[in-house]
Amino acid sequence: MKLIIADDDSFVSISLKTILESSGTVTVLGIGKNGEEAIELYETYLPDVLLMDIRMDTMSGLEAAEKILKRHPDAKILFLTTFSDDEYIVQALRIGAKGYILKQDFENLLPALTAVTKGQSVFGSEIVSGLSQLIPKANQYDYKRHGISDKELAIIELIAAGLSNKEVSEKLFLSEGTVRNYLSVILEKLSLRDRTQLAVFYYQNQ
Amino acid sequence: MKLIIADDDSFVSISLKTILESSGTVTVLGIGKNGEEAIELYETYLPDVLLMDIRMDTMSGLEAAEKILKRHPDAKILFLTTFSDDEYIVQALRIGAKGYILKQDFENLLPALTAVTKGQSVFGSEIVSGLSQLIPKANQYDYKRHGISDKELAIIELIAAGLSNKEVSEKLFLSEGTVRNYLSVILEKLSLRDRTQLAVFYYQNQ
DNA sequence: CACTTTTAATGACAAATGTCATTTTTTTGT
DNA sequence: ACAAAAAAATGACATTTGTCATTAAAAGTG
Repeated sequence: MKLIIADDDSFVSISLKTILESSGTVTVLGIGKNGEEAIELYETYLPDVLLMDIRMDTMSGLEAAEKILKRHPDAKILFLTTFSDDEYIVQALRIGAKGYILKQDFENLLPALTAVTKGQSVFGSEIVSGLSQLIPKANQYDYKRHGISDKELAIIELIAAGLSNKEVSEKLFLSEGTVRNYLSVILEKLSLRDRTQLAVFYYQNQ
Repeated sequence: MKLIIADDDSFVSISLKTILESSGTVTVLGIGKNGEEAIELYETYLPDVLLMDIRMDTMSGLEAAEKILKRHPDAKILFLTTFSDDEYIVQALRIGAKGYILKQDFENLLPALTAVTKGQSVFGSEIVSGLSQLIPKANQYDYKRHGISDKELAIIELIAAGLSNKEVSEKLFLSEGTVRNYLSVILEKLSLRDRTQLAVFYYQNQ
């Protein structure tokens, strides 16, 4: 398995090289200290996997990964990071990175690398649990099952579009007072306090 | 590495057992045909990894996984599935599964299993690319580029969480009047009419 | 038909909201 | 230290909002 390592801390790179090569199945073809070097090394050696730090001087790992994947969409890039940073994880996923592993986990790096060469994606467990929280609940709130009528739902949708009571009443051919009464009942049913909380609820459960 | 396999298609289970055991590093301790059997086998053998189909008769893999993880929070459960199904992936992640791999990838299963025993999570690449699309883009709207200050943004976020002016003022150690003034300016800047429209704007541009 | 339920409307009220002009306080630059 | 600028507060005001008790009309049910 041929590797390139890129990390601005050369102690990390060297340690990784030593550990990984001691297994006998890995060859580290090159070591870079920033994004530019990573790109250059990748182009030169076309390794099986590029092991790269996210944060580096001059050019970040993310930028480098983006550029490499543009020219080599099948590139297998595995990010190494000191602690899990939500922002970066998501960006890394979007770009098309094959993994995101904490540096502390270096003892477990080898199986991860193997899995990546086989076309799979590997993440530290802590990272995945954080990730799942970022995904909005796919299960839409079932208003009908919670005693919300069709008319009430219509009002909810208009309020969640930002309309005032007056505007809702005009849209639905009701009096403003009636709309207020409806809203009052809706808020009671959903245990909310005001129309803004209703809008928030609507979008958070969408 | 000790395994339990659970799949309602026994042809699949047997094939997997054969393939995996031929490597010499894996022992399949038991084969189940549904969720109940998977739970029972897990409790009996406490395997390193439970390899399980998502869809099974009587009790689904998800249900079984949830029950097992309740009693064994460190259980390593890897889901096998025929096609990537967004709903299930997210649920599986939330529950705490360690992976989600397509059955077609059976040749690549072994490194995945190894990585999982080392405490990592493994996903088929197709699955991850689908997953990243489920995550909403963080702050698509760049408030700062539209003349919204840090303090204003803080207020926007609290209002978008459903807080009243009073509550916002307490959170930010400002007077209620000041919060009102800030809000008034924010609404002007974003051409909105009231706090509800602000919340709507916030979520629609998230 | 008489009845109940549902749906819609009123009016009264307190509270929250949004706007504005103005003042006070704090921060900043020189 | 001083003036200018920015941040925070005040007070007054009209409007909107949410709650509640009550009434009126319509629709459904026996």
